[in-house]
Amino acid sequence: MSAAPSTSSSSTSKKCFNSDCVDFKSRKGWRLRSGEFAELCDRCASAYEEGRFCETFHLSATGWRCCDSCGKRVHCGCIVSIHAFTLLDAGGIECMTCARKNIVLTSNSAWPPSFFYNTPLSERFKDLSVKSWSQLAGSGPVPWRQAPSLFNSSIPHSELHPRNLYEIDRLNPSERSSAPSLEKGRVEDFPDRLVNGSLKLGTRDILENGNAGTSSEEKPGVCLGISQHPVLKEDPSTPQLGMAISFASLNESNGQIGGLGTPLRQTAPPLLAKQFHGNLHNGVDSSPDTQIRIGRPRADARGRSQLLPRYWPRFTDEELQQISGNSNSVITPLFEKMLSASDAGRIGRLVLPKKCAEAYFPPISHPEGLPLKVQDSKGKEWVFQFRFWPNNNSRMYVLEGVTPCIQNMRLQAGDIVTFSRLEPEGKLVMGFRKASTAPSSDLDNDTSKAGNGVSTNGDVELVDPSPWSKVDKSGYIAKEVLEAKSSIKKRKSSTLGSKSKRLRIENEDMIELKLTWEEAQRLLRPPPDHVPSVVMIEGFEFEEYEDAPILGKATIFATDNLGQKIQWVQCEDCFKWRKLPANALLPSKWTCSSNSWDLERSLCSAAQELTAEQLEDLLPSCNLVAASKKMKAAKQDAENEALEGLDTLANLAILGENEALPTSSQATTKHPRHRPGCSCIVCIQPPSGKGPKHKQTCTCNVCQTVKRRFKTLMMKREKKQSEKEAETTRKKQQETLPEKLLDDDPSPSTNTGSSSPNKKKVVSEGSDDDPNRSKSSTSPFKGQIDLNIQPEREEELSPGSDCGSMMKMLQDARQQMLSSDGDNISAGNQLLAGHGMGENISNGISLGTIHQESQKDHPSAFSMKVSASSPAAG
DNA sequence: TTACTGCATGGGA
DNA sequence: GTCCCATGCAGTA
Repeated sequence: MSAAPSTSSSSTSKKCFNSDCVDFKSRKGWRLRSGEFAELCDRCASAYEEGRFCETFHLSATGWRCCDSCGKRVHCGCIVSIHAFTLLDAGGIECMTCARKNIVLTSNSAWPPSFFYNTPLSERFKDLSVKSWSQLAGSGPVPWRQAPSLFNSSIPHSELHPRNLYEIDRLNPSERSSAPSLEKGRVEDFPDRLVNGSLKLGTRDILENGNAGTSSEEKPGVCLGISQHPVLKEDPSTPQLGMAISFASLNESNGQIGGLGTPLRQTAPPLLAKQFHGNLHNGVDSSPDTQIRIGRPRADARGRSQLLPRYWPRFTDEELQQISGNSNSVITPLFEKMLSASDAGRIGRLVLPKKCAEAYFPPISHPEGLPLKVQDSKGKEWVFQFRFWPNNNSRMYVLEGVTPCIQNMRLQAGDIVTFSRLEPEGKLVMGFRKASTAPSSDLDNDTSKAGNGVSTNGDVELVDPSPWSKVDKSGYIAKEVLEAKSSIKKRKSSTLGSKSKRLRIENEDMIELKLTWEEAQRLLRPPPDHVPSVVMIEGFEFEEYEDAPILGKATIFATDNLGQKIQWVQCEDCFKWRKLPANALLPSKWTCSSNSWDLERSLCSAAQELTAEQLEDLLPSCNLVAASKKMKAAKQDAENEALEGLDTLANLAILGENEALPTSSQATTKHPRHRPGCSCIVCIQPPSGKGPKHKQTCTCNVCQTVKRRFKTLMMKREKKQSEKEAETTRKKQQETLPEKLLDDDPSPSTNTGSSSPNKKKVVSEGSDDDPNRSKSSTSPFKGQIDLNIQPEREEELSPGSDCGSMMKMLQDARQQMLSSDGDNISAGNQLLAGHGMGENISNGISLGTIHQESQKDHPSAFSMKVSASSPAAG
């Protein structure tokens, strides 16, 4: 207090900022409210760095108190020493040394975060002199750093020191000088302060209680520090950002210290040897759901996420320990990112999420950026070039020169790099998480949730909240505590974000796993006599069973003429359907010989009790038929991609039965290949196989989306195909006129109707007697309709694969199969199932099977399919 | 020819 | 419609 002369004079004077000193300034000390640093002489700077500044210059000042633990005198009345102590819940203070010790000993991860964040802050505020506060809050814009820091019990003393705070400061002084220190500090540290629970809440509390001039203009949204960075960058004269955040917090929290409404607890340990700043912000989040969030970065304050969830740091205990080593360093998880192919490639450029880069990395005003020193988890230091490219009036941040590091870590696409900061060193630490290290179950979960970015993470959090929910609840976790828990916690690898679709699709393991998961879902049954509880998730009902589901044979549940519940099961060998009691639990592979309920039909030679019509009626209400069909199909074609074609058929069938669809082409979304997490009609079926069914007349969002999607797909396909056909025809006319004359095609019509002569040609090609042909690997769709058709692949489609012809062909196929024997009935019913419930048909029907079986007699029925798989037809 | 650099593109959120 | 970002690609060394 007394040591600091006016801020304005410090910037111009050559004298040490310390008014009690007459030496010339040469080094930087604490950050001033202006955002600049107090420039000190060597002696004062050393004293400051060593924590002796107050002892040296403030001995006669007020505010000296004794540590309640060790009795050491601590100055509590100036900004210089603000991080040298912490306020105790029961009153009194503790020096940071004792605070660290005690927090380690007493930390209780079960404590809600507010216990940690708020109490000491409010008390600290009370402990602050009115003068100090009024100076801060009442003197206009409060620098982002100083004001919050006043109430931050968790920030080590040395953090104020720029050299320790940020490696970048010394890495590139020119960069620093090019931008106001305030800007740099703001950008770099602002998120810390912003989300650091103690900071924010404390400030908020102070502001409110202290009438510190809350600005009505400062809406909550203004508080999103990270996003503000670019703006501020261009307007360094707005240093009140830090306060804006605080004010925003104040507004939102309605002044309650415990944002969660948790009563203050007077036992809050103020500091831990290891802190998870990434979670600290949760402690001040007034939203009720804050505590279940996991690993959110500080920058993502108060639920208005600025960082996408896929960038939220999700460190495991092991990772944190690995990063911190044996030191007592405080780890501040910043963000993480899954390496893309580009990132991991030889090009050596790691694309940084923009908001992460702007939040946690130094501000750069020039594309060249600056070198950034990063330490890996082994302690090895790397220097990357942190820069950006102008991109659409925005920026694209990259770390260049990461190849050696990535190679050193043996990282590849799909692995995750993590960025954190070590306090008080201020070092950026780059860790990694190998994708392959994730347990398969985790992967399963992850993949199953990875449909889209945000929800994905949220889902994952719910799946296994234990590690991080505890972190969140405590806000701080002692290293020892973490070690104790490490044996039972294995953090899930970060989910494959929505931006990693390519990566995910290319990852064969993941796909394989996904399919396994899907298959398992289809075979899951509720435990007998268990009534599910139905939960609504995003408008869809899901059944939950307390007991583990049963993995069994796919059957069709129905009610017989007597009103008794029965189930139909298909024999593995003969594919005939047998009626069994509803409560019969069947092995995954069931044959007639296992039919102990109906001995007359315990042989495959026995006639099927179910007629084709009956089966047709049954199938729409069944979601497991496809599984059995798939088993059958698996005997002939083991290609997993069959599922995708099934989905297509499902949608196709749905559409075919809904002729009253709107004709307008509506916006649609490419089908995401039924990645886990997909909410499409195929994927939302409850594992039990029961639950809501999507009738063909269903108008739910999912069904409509499916229909729209298909319609749009078909329209696009038709359009493109027409264009292609027209072009092809033109070329043929011009180049191969004689050949053209030999063709049956009477006209180069662009009409792609089912009567297209081209289609006939295709049919003749596709009706090859060779059954293997239908599943030829040369076929892009493997004899299936691919709902996920990509525009660039559409040209591979047959000219006859337009919507109308497809409908007709499907209907033909349906009729054909219905009139066929058991096998084809099965297949046909699979198809029919889709009319009423697309997800059913998707569950394992083998188009390859249908194809080859049905083509023998009715090749036309599948001409579309063939054409779709015959590039030569184009 | 290869590697690097910087920007453009386009899919997806 | 905007923004992000993974990746493509042309220009350059």
